[in-house]
Amino acid sequence: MFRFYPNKKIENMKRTLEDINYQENTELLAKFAKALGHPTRIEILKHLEKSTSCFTGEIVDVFPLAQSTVSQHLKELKNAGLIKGELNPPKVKYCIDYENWEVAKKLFCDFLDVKEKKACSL
Amino acid sequence: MFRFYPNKKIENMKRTLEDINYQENTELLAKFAKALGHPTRIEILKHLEKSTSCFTGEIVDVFPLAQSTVSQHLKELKNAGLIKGELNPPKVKYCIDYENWEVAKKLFCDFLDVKEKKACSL
DNA sequence: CATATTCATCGTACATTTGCGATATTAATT
DNA sequence: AATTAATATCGCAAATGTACGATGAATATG
Repeated sequence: MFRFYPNKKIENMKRTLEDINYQENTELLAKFAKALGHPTRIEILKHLEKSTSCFTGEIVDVFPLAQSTVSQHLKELKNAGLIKGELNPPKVKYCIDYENWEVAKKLFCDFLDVKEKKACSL
Repeated sequence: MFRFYPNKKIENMKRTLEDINYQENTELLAKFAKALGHPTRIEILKHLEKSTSCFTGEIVDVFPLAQSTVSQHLKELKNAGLIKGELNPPKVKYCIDYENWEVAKKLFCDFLDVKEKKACSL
């Protein structure tokens, strides 16, 4: 909900992210985008798109990064809901979470697909 | 270019982002996604989508954020190529950069639109 | 010329992210 | 019970991000 603050000066204005009421879906879209905002995570997802599913180890071998680093990227993708992991001890098999993937796709497409090209003066 | 590192141990492995050779377009996609990875920036863009173009001041008034903070978000969107600004002293008029917007749209759509849903065991 | 307006940039504080090695965890295997 | 294997998590360091107020720059106005 866009609120307007024409005469700001809202008590020193110290605020954190949580204080702002964003439009519906804005935070979800930002969350997905943030998870995609690192090239390693993009390539992890590309790899999973090609491979159906992967054990962590296979993904680790693809990148010149420490195992702990890759594991952390996987964690962030999982937290964003873009992948899921199945315990398969001692391995873990990851694959894309297609349910949330569809949600992300819809959000991005709706957002990016500006209906009519506004005549932009620039 | 996916390279494989089956027996890691690449000399202490200290590296920065720049050292890795990512697949084509991966870095560009990540750059766009990173710029979209903050709810305020999403809403700035939504606002510009609705408004054709805006002076900085109009955008500032929409958020309970300091003018300098909004200005910084605008800078990041500009650096990512998603918006452009026209000097109109003492004002600056911003609008979406539709040329790059199309590039971003194509990248996101290609990336998100997994051709065949892989049978994911999870 | 002085002032006001609009915006960007600087400096600062704090939080988050990214990377690593080391350690903990979990369950098969000896 | 001890060992091995595959991962996750911890702790740390460095870099980056987010926010603010203050200041600077550029132009229009009095």
